[in-house]
Amino acid sequence: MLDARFVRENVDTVKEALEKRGYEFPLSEFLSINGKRVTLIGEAGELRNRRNVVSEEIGRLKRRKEDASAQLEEMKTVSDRIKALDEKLRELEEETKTFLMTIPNIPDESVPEGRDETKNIEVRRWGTPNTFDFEPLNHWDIAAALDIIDFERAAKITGARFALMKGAGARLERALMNLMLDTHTSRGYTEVFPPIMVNRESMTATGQLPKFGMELFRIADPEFYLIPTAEVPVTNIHRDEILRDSDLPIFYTAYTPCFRREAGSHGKDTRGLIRQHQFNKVELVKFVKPEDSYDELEKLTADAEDILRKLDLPYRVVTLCSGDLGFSSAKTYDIEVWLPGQNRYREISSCSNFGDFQARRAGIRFKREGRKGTEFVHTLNGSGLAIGRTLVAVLENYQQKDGSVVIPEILRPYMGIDQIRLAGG
RNA sequence: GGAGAGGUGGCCGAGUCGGUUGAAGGCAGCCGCCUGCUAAGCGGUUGUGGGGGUCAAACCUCACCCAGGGUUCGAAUCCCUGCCUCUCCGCCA
Repeated sequence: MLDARFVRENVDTVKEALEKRGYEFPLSEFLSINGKRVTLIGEAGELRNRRNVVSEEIGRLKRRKEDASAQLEEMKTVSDRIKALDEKLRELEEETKTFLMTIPNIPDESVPEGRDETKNIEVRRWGTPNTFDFEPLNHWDIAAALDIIDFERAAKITGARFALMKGAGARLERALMNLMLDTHTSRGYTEVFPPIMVNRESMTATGQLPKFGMELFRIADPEFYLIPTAEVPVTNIHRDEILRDSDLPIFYTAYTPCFRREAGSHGKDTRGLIRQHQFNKVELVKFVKPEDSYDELEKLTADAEDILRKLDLPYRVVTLCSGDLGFSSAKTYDIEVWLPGQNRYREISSCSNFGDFQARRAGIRFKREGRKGTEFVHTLNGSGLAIGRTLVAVLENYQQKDGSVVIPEILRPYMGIDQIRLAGG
């Protein structure tokens, strides 16, 4: 959420910045609503002041058993007027909030301008894609041959876009999870395992609601939501808190299952593990001081990349352009891993700096030692990494001519084997 | 699921039959003074958000005693609803 006063005082900047995202901000409407709101706050405040003063007087008179009927008479009308104003104010407050809640974040200056992903800018590449002396297979064909992922039975149990991991496949999923958590915790992230169902407030704080409810699985009674990413519960750890500056920065890493409706992606990635309703992910979340957030974004991205380097998987990093930016993000790097089966790079991590956007929604503030007042922290997060897609990358990059898959060096202690072989082999 | 108890400031903990309660008292913190050092002692001070005001402060004002409604001239105090915590019983892991 943007700051109402900031918007009011910097209308042109805001309008311009949002246009870069392709977002048309109905400015005059906002200003008129917000202007009315401010006027009413003043009026209601004065009336309340009057009420406080006179009520106190009534108390004094009554204690002395004197007549207070004149004051009581006056107060009746004052009270009614306060009620009427409050009613109007509540509506305007609501409108203002809805307005602000549905406005996306302002992109950072360093974000390239552009309409869509074709304007994203590659910032670096690491590793060289393997050259195979045979036609590399898709991961679902590899997995089928090895009997480690069963999509048909998963569809029977639940439906499309679910997977049943089996044997070495299930073990590989767990090995990747442990490698990621071990790596991140050794770099100063505190491991947490949060609730994976959250309430409406939490979803609103990180920006999924009110605008993107169609992406979420919802439990009707009580009203809970399955998380689409650990970003939601982990960022909400400090919702409505005032931290001390000595507490910052705070780094968390969390493994959680994630759930997404994938509404509107019918027909996309229908086969395989790439796009599932349920998938596992290890997430990185940071709470930092405003002046540090862009440095921390670089470091967070490097921490996510580190997993791919350890696995020796080729990847590239792109800066998302303004039009491709997520709703809450001020700047995002996508990390894309090389998939021989698709002969292209695919997103495996998205690392974002949200600035104070989420913190303002979530009420996450901090206080500087020896200074008055509070400031909003900056929040960041990134996948470190999406486990299913990492598993896909391992299968496709490490596949052998005989249909087996070599286990990357770093995973062998976790797997207990160095190769997944065909049943007959 | 059944029966109780409770949710007050950074923490502990008072709030009487509704009326100088933003909230006693204590602890912690901060600033002075005092002391050879430490400890003790003395005085003062210490929340958040909104609106106005200022170059910035000072300052003025409103709101906030879990949340949301209600009663009332006036509510931390009374009533309703919700959420959460705790204890006991039952049930399941």
